Amino acid sequence: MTHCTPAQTAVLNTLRQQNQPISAQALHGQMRTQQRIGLATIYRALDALKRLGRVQHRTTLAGETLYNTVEQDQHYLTCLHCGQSFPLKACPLKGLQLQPQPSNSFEVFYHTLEFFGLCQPCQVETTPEEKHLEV
Amino acid sequence: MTHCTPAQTAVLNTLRQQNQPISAQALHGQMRTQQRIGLATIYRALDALKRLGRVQHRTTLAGETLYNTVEQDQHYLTCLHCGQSFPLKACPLKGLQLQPQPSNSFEVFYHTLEFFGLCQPCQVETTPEEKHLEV
DNA sequence: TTAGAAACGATAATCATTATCATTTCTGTA
DNA sequence: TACAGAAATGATAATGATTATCGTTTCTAA
Repeated sequence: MTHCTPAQTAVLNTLRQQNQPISAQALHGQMRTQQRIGLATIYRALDALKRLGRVQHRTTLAGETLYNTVEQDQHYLTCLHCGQSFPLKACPLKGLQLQPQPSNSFEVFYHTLEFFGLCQPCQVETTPEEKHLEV
Repeated sequence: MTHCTPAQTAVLNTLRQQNQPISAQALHGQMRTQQRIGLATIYRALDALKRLGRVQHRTTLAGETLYNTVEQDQHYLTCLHCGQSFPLKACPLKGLQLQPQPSNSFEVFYHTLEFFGLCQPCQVETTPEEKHLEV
């Protein structure tokens, strides 16, 4: 049975302990208090875990890249005005029968889903004119 | 009626002409053949258009950031092994009644959806041991 | 027309990520 | 058990995408 490197295991376990997606740098900051580990190793491990389908990443509106395990997978509502993300309680796709696709032999491990729009407070702040633009 | 800046309009129109998501730099390379425009302006316009809900972006497995208009919105199957992305012909969420959410007053403009896994050729190349890991 | 604001282009600065390289650890074999 | 080659690691240099700065130009409204 193929197994992960020690660094990959450590990164995955640390990710599991988070209750929110976390950046690579924050992960490093947290892990280095427990053990001697280089930032490059974190990036290498994250990349490997991504390709293994164990870890996923997301880029926030502000451009920050955040990682979490696929088990912790959540979907979000993200407000385009204030940038806040609100996790969904359930996946709208759950139990949904997917239509046959171009490559219907594609083996799906997980998916990401994010809704963009305006949260309640920002709907109030945003005037109608700002919403519908002439281009 | 609020309107976009000339640069925003130009960026949006150039994006519309693409038949694939494109990087900021490639966009700049393409636009500067037609007009005098700085790279910083491209980034400024993309950021503004994102916040206006007109443009979305996606980070590939390889880490490249690609932009497209929301009208051109597509969903993808992405292979974790070879990194290729295959656009879906239709959105599985289409016509789906969304369950009420924590903030059910959230106003949704658009959403992104991406499936990750293995494409047919890579399923063959990838041995079973590689798929299920001991951690 | 004209002052102030907004947008712009050029480019310097920043900073997340990747590449490099010397060292350490692992693996399998004699 | 000893050892050679491979893989993994940490430190850090290099890269490159993005952002900040700033002087100039264009727009807006009085």
